Amino acid sequence: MKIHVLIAEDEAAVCELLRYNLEREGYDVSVANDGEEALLIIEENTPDLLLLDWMLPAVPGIEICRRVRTRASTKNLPIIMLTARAEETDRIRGLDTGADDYITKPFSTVELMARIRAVLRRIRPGLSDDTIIAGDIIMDRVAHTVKRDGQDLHLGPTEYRLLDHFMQHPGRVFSREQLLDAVWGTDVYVELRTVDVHVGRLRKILKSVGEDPIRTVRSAGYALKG
Amino acid sequence: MKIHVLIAEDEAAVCELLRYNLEREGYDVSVANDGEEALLIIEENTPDLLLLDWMLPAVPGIEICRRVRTRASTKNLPIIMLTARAEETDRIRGLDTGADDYITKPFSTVELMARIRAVLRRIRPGLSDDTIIAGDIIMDRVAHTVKRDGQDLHLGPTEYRLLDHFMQHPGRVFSREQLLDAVWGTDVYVELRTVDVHVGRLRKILKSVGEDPIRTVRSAGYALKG
DNA sequence: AGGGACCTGTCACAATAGTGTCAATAAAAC
DNA sequence: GTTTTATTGACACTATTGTGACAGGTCCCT
Repeated sequence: MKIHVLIAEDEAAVCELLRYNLEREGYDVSVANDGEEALLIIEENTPDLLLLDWMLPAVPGIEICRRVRTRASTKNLPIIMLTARAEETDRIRGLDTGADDYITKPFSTVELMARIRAVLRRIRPGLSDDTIIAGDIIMDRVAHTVKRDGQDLHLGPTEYRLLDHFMQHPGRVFSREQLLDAVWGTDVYVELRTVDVHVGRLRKILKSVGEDPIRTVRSAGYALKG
Repeated sequence: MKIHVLIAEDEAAVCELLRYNLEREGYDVSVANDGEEALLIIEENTPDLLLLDWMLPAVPGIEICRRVRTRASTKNLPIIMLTARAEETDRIRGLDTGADDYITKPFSTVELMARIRAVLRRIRPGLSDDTIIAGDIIMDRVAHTVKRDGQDLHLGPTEYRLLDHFMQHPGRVFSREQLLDAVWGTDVYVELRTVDVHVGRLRKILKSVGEDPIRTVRSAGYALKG
């Protein structure tokens, strides 16, 4: 899944410049032309990074910054402020309001890209580590949630671990023995057939939203469809 | 406990200036005059923040940065680079090496202090946020007051800290052990199940106004609904 | 010092959610 | 069509979590 960057900026020329460069580096880009629009987008489809103009129609940048920081759900959303004014008091106010970084217009795109990388690196040190995605299934290992097609699914502990294991090695076939070792632990004694039952339960939950994503390999085991 | 800042800088004048300003803002300050000393101090008494000169005798700043990032124990130690060179390529190299922020000499102490606050705010959330909002729950950390749907709620001290911790990391699941460490402190011995009781008490109060905002994750712990 | 109002940590028991097995049934292989 | 292998629903059982009661504690007020 691509990293989603929201540009909140009213000058069309700057927007286009940013969009061009960001998309070239593989980011997913949204644009808001004024403060209200920005807040709306943040609420609906929270980006991974916010490039925020200080002077923004409708709601000024600094106010957006404040509001974003107050809400628990966006508290850690990284913000880079853009501004035409290079005055120090602005910089300080921006930083103290909760911006993570600051850059003054006109800016070098190379430097901005470096700053974006730096900010993203420290905010999400291991994006791939705590969120696994396989097809339309998203597993958040920090929040312990599983979503499919945007819908929250409720798995029991064993089903959760089972799916986790499958998602770590998508496409790979595991024998019942292997699954017992990996999901139940090496020192537990349970029937081999118990695996079938749990795969069945997992399937049932997963199928409540879409197609069956698990493949049965006769006389070998199971695998997540790669 | 005061926040511990290590200054790794060889110019005595700069050191003194920094020390003076930092101590005035209530930080605990150590100074290293060269790279080796800096590494030693980091090893022995890991600071909460590192102010690192780019040009440092014995071991250059960039090398220290690299080493700090390599060690698991200091991987997340925030680093602010200080440099005399304002060239863009240096800035970019510094940021890409893993520094969290960057400031060029001569710098304004006011701005540096703001950057320090910004960096620390990211690492230790809630140092300066006076209000947090999660859904319809509003927590005023200055007045120590919690409102839900406009209604004042009365929480005991433990419930307050518990909710505070949940709101700092919305959606994230915490084990009972983690909650004990974070809310009760690492050196207290209380039963794990005591957490359940307090979560229960917190829930009861919160539910007096609306839906239960806490999620029980069987065999894992609890989380605030993100 | 005494009395209350409040908080705390524990326990025991109740309420749930999740687990493993089995047997009947279905599906695939030969 | 027979044999092998997988799916599924039922069910007893286990593990985990929720909760009311209670016995101190602490702090404040008188």
